[in-house]
Amino acid sequence: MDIQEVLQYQFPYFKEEAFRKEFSESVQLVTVEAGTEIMRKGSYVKVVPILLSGLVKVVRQEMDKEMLLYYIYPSESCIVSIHCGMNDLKSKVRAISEEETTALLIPSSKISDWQRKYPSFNQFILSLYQKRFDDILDAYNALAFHSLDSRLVDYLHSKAKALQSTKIRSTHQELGDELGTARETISRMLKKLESEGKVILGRGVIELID
Amino acid sequence: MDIQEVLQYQFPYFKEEAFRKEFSESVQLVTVEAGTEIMRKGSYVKVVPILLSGLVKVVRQEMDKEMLLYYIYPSESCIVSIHCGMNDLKSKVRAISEEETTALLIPSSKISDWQRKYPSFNQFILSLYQKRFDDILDAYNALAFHSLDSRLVDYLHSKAKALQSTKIRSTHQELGDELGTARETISRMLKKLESEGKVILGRGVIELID
DNA sequence: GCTGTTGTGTGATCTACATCACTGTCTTTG
DNA sequence: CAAAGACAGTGATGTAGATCACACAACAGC
Repeated sequence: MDIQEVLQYQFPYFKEEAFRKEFSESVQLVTVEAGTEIMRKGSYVKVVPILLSGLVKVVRQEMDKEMLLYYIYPSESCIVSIHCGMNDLKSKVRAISEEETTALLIPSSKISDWQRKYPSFNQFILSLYQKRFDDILDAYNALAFHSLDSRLVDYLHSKAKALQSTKIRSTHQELGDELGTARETISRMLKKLESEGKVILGRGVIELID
Repeated sequence: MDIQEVLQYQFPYFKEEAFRKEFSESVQLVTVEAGTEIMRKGSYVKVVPILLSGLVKVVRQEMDKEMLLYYIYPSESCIVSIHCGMNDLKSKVRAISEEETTALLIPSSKISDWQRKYPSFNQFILSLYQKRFDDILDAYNALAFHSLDSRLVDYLHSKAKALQSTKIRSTHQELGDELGTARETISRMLKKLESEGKVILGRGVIELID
């Protein structure tokens, strides 16, 4: 897979010739394995990734606790890194690849420039803000209004959808971390879900029923 | 106060002549009293306000409970209404004026058009998204990691700052609503803060000490 | 097969808040 | 001024979830 193909198939709406040229010359293609830390909290952002394949999760962390904000899917980028790159800010979040992930890396110095020069890139950024804005509003809502049981069920369903599989490979500890709760609590809730016939539990695996 | 003056003093960076002209012809100036509902949850957005004076609070609501998201200050706009206006979505939030408020109303049909045509307006929208993104991330953080006591103290301080006064006119009920908790809980916490010498309580008034 | 390590199940206890129930006090209005 | 609301204080009790303290099952490496 080379950058020309990527542009052609994943970003046909990046249509300014000059932009396509500049873009191809400035970005680089990288692949990282599952579990790689892509962005650290508190670090300055030098490159902005655009995902081509794989899955990245973005979490907010404070003290030793961390909570899921949203996932980045292919053809999306991390708005937080754009945000920080454009304003020369430290990242407030952490991002980790969940699977083997390939991405285009854009030097963050280019972002502001391109955003002003190329309408299609400007729209790309704007639509990212809009999408993430919704995501975070939803995350806020879940925290504010929903109990842990329903958040767990929602989480499992959205993860199943993200992975395109009803079998979710996560330990109770990991689920607890992402939902900001204790491992024991997750274990108890999953047991309850199992007794209600909504999941089947295995060591390190949770299978969703219908 | 007329629209030309507003443009000149509050939005000097809206510098395209054609835009200033179109802007002046399309917007209207309104004043609403304190306590007016500016946006209802679930309604379509026909106009986007830009605040000139006053204060508007934006809350997320679900069932009969509602929780504060952020405040809109003069020269800012409500990104949610822009967001909904641009994408023809129903509002997910409610907005209420806290004080007498004057605002410019932009027909939401113009937003996308102007955003594409006029770079300065495009930057205005982008910077709004960025600011609100931070606000909501902070709100999320507070919910996720901070206990109610500290959220109450934070809330009082930020409200004092917003009102430029250490005397906050709110009932315990109102505080409870904004923080998503019960009136009694607020009363108890405020009593504790009073005994620690951090506030002085009156009927309908809370005065912050230093 | 034994042994340490990682993941899970479960009871006991603790804490922050919610909810209910009631009292008292200030403020507004007829 | 009396009555009715609106606002505030406080005790009793309920509940979700956190924290602690284990026991035990599955698996990895030797």
